[in-house]
Amino acid sequence: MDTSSLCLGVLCLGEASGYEIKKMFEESFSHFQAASFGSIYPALSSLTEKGLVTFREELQEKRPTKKVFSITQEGRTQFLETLAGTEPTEQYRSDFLVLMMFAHLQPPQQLEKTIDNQAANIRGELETLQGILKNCTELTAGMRFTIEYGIAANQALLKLIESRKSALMAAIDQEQSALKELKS
Amino acid sequence: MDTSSLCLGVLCLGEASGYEIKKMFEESFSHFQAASFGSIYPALSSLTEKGLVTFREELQEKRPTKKVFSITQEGRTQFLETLAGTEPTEQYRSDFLVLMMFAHLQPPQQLEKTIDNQAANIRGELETLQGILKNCTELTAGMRFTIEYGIAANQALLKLIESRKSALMAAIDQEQSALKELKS
DNA sequence: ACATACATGTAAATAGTTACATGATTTC
DNA sequence: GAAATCATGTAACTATTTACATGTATGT
Repeated sequence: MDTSSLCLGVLCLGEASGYEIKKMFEESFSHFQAASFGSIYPALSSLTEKGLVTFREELQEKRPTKKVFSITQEGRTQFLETLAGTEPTEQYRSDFLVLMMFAHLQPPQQLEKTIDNQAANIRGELETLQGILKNCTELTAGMRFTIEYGIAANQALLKLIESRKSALMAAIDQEQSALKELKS
Repeated sequence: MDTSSLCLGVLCLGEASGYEIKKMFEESFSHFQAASFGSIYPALSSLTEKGLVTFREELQEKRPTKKVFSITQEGRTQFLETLAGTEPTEQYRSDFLVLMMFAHLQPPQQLEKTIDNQAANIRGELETLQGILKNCTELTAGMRFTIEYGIAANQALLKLIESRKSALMAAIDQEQSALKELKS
């Protein structure tokens, strides 16, 4: 889904500035969607032109003026249509798995570092998600589901890494020594 | 990781044409990397210019001439450096989870369809991955790991969907009727 | 008849990210 | 003194996908 629609979605939950939308992306969407200022600000401009959102300017002392955006009725309608018309595609891109795919070409220590690092990252993500579940009380059922989805996947992956790591390392060692013997 | 490096990686496993590289992407990488002809062919041209791969032309009866690419020593060295220098970033983009995030804005039947569809897709992916594990005997340990990784994640997600679906649907129904009462 | 597999390649269009520009305030 | 937070915005760059162009053979 493109940044424009995602902004519309966030504004369905309440008014917000571009900066705040970015923060919400990071807090609530970051494990399955991303957007940067470079795409959010232009999106909000074009949504304003189309009449799907409006904004008021909020003057602040010692801070730049804030543009607080609200979704219009047309914007709401449009977003519901987008939801109805979106086929739920999924894409997963992992350089970690590329590294594992070519494990047999790498020094074992390097590989072990990569694996341990991946496990640490997953643990971190898991803690973040569990923290959200604990601390945020007013989540809708749908939002809670997206968090649980992330937790389920990460728990399974962490378990897999922990249970398979030593066997994988041993197998790689074998493959590499077999390769060396072949050469000599 | 970019298409060029990925092509280099595939060619580390043996010589291949652009068409065959695409097929290998689909068969072995598709659950964590993607590439189309529009990026593979230009990548192979530029790799050839840089001397990282070479090709011979294989004339075929009743088929266009095939360019069979092989990796050079420099190509191999370069790919090992790429592997060493790649930080294993991961990105997951899911429109399914966006749809779940805004579940409270959608008609329950529409939502249920989305969920059932997602479950079916996961089951399909799971079967594909398990098929690879069964049928492909000569996988390296690293390759087997990437498949097991996909299986672990998908099994966990399917289990989650199956166990949480009815509760989610019920909660959404409640949220929506609460909203309607508020309006009236 | 139509889709799929085989086979290579280009060009336009897409959709972003990264880095820059600007600048006060607060926290480490 | 450096980094992070707040706040908006632009422009160049990157890397891709999609669609097109071309053509045979085989399967449905």
